[in-house]
Amino acid sequence: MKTTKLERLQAAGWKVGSAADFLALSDEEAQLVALKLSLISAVKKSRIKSKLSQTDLAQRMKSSQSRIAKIETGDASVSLDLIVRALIASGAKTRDIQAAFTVGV
Amino acid sequence: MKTTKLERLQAAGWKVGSAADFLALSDEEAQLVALKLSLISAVKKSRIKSKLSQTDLAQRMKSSQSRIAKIETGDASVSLDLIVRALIASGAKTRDIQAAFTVGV
DNA sequence: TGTAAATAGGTCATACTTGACATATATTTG
DNA sequence: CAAATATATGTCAAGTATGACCTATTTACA
Repeated sequence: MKTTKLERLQAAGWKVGSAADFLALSDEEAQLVALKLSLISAVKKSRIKSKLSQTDLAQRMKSSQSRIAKIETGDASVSLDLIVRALIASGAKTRDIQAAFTVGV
Repeated sequence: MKTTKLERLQAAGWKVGSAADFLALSDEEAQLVALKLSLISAVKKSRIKSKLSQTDLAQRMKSSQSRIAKIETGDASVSLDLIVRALIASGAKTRDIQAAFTVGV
């Protein structure tokens, strides 16, 4: 049996995929990023509208001020779960949430 | 200084909050759960519509069949991130995603 | 019915996300 | 300007989600 370059790369820990795979993945990844950005913006809008400081919102949802700041600045460590929880806790109406999910129609 | 019952409970590791806090939190939690359920249902619909098996979808998004099954059965270990990634990878259109986010209007 | 394909569910090491905390940097307000 | 008040950034131990793997169960269908 011959050992291909692919196998050697994989053995070395490289993630290997076809160009199509890569393009498809990056496209889906881009969609997710766009969604997150939209939600992040909605969180800030909703929080301000509700006249809440980051500390206030943090208390409401039993989180911390620093985490709210990280949400709003798009920190990589923040999950979609947390973003949506913040959006809900900030008092966003269903309509606002739905609107936030409408990205680049 | 006197040690109150509250302080003793907290010292013992109890999560303590007002009834209002509890109700507000559980309400927000309920909204999040409803949202997840709606998205889960959308994932399955979209996957079937695209004629993909759980294994197919898993490959598309570099996940595993078991995790797709866990998504669709509402396993507690599944994050909103993963659900939305599955929804996107299954080929759901923006309109479908938006619709899934419209819960109990 | 048999059997192959699809889905469900358990376990685990690894990787990621979390609140908390400390502290830096705006931003507002007196 | 100063001094609150609000927001941003870095770090970390503890908690949580992940893909991989394996096996059970269900479903499709000849």
